[in-house]
Amino acid sequence: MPKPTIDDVARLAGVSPKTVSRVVNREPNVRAATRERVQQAIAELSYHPNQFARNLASHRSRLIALIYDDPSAYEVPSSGYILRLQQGTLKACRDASYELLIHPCRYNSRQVVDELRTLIAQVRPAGIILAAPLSNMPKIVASIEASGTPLVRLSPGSEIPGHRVVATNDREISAEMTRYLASLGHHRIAFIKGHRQHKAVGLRYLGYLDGLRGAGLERADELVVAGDNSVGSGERCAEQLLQLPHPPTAIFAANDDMAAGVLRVAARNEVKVPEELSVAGCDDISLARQIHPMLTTIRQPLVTMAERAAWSIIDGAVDDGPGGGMEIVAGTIQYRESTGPAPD
Amino acid sequence: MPKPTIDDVARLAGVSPKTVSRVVNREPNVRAATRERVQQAIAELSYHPNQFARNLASHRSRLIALIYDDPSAYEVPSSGYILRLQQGTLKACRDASYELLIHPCRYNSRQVVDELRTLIAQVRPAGIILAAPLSNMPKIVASIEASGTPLVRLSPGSEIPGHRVVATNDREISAEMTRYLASLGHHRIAFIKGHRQHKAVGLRYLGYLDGLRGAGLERADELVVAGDNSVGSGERCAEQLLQLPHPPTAIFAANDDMAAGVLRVAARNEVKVPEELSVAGCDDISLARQIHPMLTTIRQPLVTMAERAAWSIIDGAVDDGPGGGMEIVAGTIQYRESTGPAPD
DNA sequence: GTGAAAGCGCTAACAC
DNA sequence: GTGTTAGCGCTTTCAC
Repeated sequence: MPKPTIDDVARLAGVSPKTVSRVVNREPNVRAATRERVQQAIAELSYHPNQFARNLASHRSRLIALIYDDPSAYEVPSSGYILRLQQGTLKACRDASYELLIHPCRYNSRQVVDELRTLIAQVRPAGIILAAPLSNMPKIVASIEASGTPLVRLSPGSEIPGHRVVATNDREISAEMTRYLASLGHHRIAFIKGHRQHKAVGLRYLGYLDGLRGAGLERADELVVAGDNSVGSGERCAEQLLQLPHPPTAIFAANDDMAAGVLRVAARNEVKVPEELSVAGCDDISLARQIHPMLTTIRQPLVTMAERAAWSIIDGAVDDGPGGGMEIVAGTIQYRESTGPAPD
Repeated sequence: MPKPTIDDVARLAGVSPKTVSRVVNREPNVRAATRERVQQAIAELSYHPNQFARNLASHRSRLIALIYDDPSAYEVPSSGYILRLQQGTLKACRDASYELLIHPCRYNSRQVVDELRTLIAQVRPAGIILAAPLSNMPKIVASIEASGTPLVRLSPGSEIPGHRVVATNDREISAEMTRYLASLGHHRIAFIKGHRQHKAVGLRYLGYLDGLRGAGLERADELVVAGDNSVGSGERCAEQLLQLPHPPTAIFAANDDMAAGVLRVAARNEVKVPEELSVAGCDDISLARQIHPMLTTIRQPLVTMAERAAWSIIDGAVDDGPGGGMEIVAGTIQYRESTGPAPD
């Protein structure tokens, strides 16, 4: 037997197809009794609206596209970030009966813009969630905006008036971490900067400087080194820092992967953590609790951020939304095993 | 200006809409000259076919749904597995200009079947890739089959005639790992079993037994313990094994997360790896190379498996495919730092 | 090889 | 509150 259509339901309930449509879409202006009858008919036929027809008629889908930097482009992908992004988006999707489409792409590839244009033309998602560092690349943002698809950007370093953004308090919380390390007696606190294109990660460096200042400490040039967010770069930076004539007693890395690299170098060189060296990270990826010692880090509320972004799209689809504004979700420090009092 | 439709292209090229459709869909029976003219018109208008209309008319979409056990249900999700699954599927999708929809769900939830039914009714994906352990749950498999959606199962423990399956040589390669450990002089090789529902992981235990036999070693009851695939369970199992009056000199875990748990316990108890204890895992998740010492493990060709599964759907969509058969992608042992000669 | 006609199953816009 | 009419932009079927 063929799948029941809206007409079958309408016939059974003794109403017009449009009324069934109203019930299915939870529109107002339907008498309770009518609604009831329609719902019964729907249940009886176990009717599921055909999304294809819905999409075609309404020019929109119930798909959210999550776009992020393609991890397969790197040797050791940073998996926690992506998974938590997905997790938050999925949570909202489940509750709103949307589905999630994922589309990683290389931020530096020549064809990103074309690729996204095609994606939008083909799928017409209800909205796009764009993760950092893609979220602060003007060309990419502009091309999505041009298509008219609702866009929410995650942790971009900079705001654009009228654009929706969900971010965290990167700078403030990084300052707090730095002050915490200082309060443990550390005077030489090193910082490993992240990916240059990732502006939000750049804010962490500013937070580090704020924290240093707040603790009455001087910034030392040789204690600030730059990685690229990968574990490998964390290792290289750590080696450089530990070979200094006057090495740091604490290293604060702009993300957990790099902090994990620091820990690996410490283990190789038999530098005890946290007795001889304190290490702190950022993000609280699951790796942070899987390594030994467990990493003190900043829990970036990525899951919540992604969830808020998805809701912003879902809600926007209903009332054509605010279209602008910035939402801040605060991060928190997770005090664990990799930090302790400075050695004498 | 409104988006160009197939009619616009047809008018510009001086052909009928149907001919344009043929060109777009790479159907035969179009003269080269006509095809050329149509393609020019398409380029000129920068025409993109509207998927919604296509879907509605053809009753199918260019979406592949990847379904796996919901990691957010666990404390410490095993991220590598999922990410590699996605990576392989995405690769095929990119090449075939399909898009990927992800839909994790809890394998033991009451509503899985309903949830999947709804997903299928709403999205009508071109096909579904079902990962282990969901791939060997009869109810779930049956409900997808009933919908008529092409299904490819990944690493199910058991075959069903006429169903498409992509698997790896779990049993053979686990036997090889066991023989390798034996060849290093280990006589007491422990095994940590995985998730009971995950049949492919169960095959690894059989491989362990094969390997023991192949090396002329006896199976000892106290050396076989059961975890649940999580890091935490690996820790619990390791503690149990190391407290044995006559502890093992090698521990082979049915997955990397549990092996990582073993490594953590060893570090805490200052048991040197690999000098005093050899540890081997399965899967080669990215964590395996991030921890210290780097884990000797079996590289499960998950990325390739997922890619093959996706192609099977994509190709099947063209010629209504074979509809059955099993494809085996072989795993390989990654020899790294966590295994070494048995202590005297 | 190519085209004409007839939907796919729903929603938008409006009438009642 | 509810129904009517007219598409949405393709593909299908079948005729030529």
